[in-house]
Amino acid sequence: MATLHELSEFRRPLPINLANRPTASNCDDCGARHSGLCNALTDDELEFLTRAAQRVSLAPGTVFVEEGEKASYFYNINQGNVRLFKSLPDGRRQITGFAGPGYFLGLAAGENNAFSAEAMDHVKLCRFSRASLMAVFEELPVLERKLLDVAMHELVLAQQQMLLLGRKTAIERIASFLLAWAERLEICPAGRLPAPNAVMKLPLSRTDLADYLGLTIETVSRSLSQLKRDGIIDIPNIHEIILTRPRALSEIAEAAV
Amino acid sequence: MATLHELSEFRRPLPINLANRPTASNCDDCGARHSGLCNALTDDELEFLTRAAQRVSLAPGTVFVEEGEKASYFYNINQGNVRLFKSLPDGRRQITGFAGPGYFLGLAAGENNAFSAEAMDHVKLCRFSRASLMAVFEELPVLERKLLDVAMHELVLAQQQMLLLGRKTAIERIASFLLAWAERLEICPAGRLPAPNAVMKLPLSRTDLADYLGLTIETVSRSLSQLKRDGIIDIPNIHEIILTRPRALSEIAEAAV
DNA sequence: ATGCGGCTTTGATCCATATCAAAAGGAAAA
DNA sequence: TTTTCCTTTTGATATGGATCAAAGCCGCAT
Repeated sequence: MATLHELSEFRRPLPINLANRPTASNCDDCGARHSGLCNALTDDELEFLTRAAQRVSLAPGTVFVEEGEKASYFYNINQGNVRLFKSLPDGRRQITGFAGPGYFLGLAAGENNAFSAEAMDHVKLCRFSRASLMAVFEELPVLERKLLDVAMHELVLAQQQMLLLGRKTAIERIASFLLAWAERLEICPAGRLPAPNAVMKLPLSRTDLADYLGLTIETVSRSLSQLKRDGIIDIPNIHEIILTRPRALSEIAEAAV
Repeated sequence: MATLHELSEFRRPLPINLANRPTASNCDDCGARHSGLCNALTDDELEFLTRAAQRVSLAPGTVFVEEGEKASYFYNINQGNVRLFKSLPDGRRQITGFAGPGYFLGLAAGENNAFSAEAMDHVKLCRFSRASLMAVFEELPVLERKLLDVAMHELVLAQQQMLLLGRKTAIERIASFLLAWAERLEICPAGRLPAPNAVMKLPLSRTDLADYLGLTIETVSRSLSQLKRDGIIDIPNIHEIILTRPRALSEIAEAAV
């Protein structure tokens, strides 16, 4: 069974916020007061939801959702990062997204999963059987609304990514990605630019980056090098980027005329 | 105000079907008994929903959803076809989907619309203000479930498209598209192949096709010509395709090894 | 019928990115 | 420290699809 702490956040960056529960109690696990879904629920409701979840711990590299398999579960990530992807028989891979702590996952599925999911590092998550979560909806309609919000936000991101994959050049893809990643890390509010010289962790291999952006690792590397040469970013080490001139980055990303 | 007929179908091809209303009355407009959402509702509920919708008629070429504008409405298409797309300032365009009769539209939006929508021919649709539809949820939770199903199905399609745009070759994109279009036209059930020599209407310009598949019109034309040369399809006229050998098409689309 | 204009196809060439190859880090083991 | 192995960067070359150009096709108005 899962704890309040583990359920506390159903994906932070949502387009529509639910009202906070005014007198939320502090978390049994960590003492903090959690934002997100839980604050919209009563204690009884929370208890109800908690019973529907199993806690799971995954080693790095574990593929815990398999494309094409029967879609049996939803997941809420508490710790670690997950790669979502689709593959072709000859090994080509398209990463469709990355999910970190607070992300809710499993919506892109009908009868069967449309994607695979793999732990990038040590991952802890809450697992809900689809049937039990659907049953919970009867008691907690607010949860269904929350899921709809999550799905709608996913759709916005998916359409952005289609524009990127279908119509942007390599350097535009890299620039777009860096800015989107900054938003994701909450280095800046959605739709705003980060401050000049903002520092950003980027815990992805070049291979992941390439498979997410529809490029090869060589092109990713070359594009990053070019942005560095042009003084728009700096790369102190492989997993860190300094956004020296975010404005310039944004002009490239949006193909400003 | 909209009629039962106009509301009768909230997008046909759904991954999860709602139970039919056993004793659905026939449609006031057309006399037929409609499948889809309406059959899951009582007459009172239907009446309630009907009041929340305005009927709208659009001339070909009308852009009735503008990317970046405040997202105020959802739409349910009754007649005609719609292009959904995103653009870059220099005119590059990525079509993210096509919506025909029965399609529900407007989910890919947070505060603002993530896409634009344009009537491809004469379109009739029902328009719901977001606020009023949200209000309807209180009375008709089944509607919210339905919308979640629609959104989940959209996500499945979006991920398929990301794989196509990020990792498939031109000819694979064309082959994938033709099979997906056949499913959409219900020439074959989802996940199955059409019968050999199935005939298919394709009411899209090469430009639309190119902007949907992330290619140029020349490449679209060349790829279609090649499939024709190889005896896999036939093209009796611009807006009609014969799927001579669907199995071969599928092997190309899925990059079978 | 004839001619015009827009779409589509086909051909020739170019170029952005992939592919192939090798050198340069950088972390962990010996 | 040195070696090994793996990832990343950089360089050289190839190529799939874009771009540029022209010819075909077809509907429509005259």
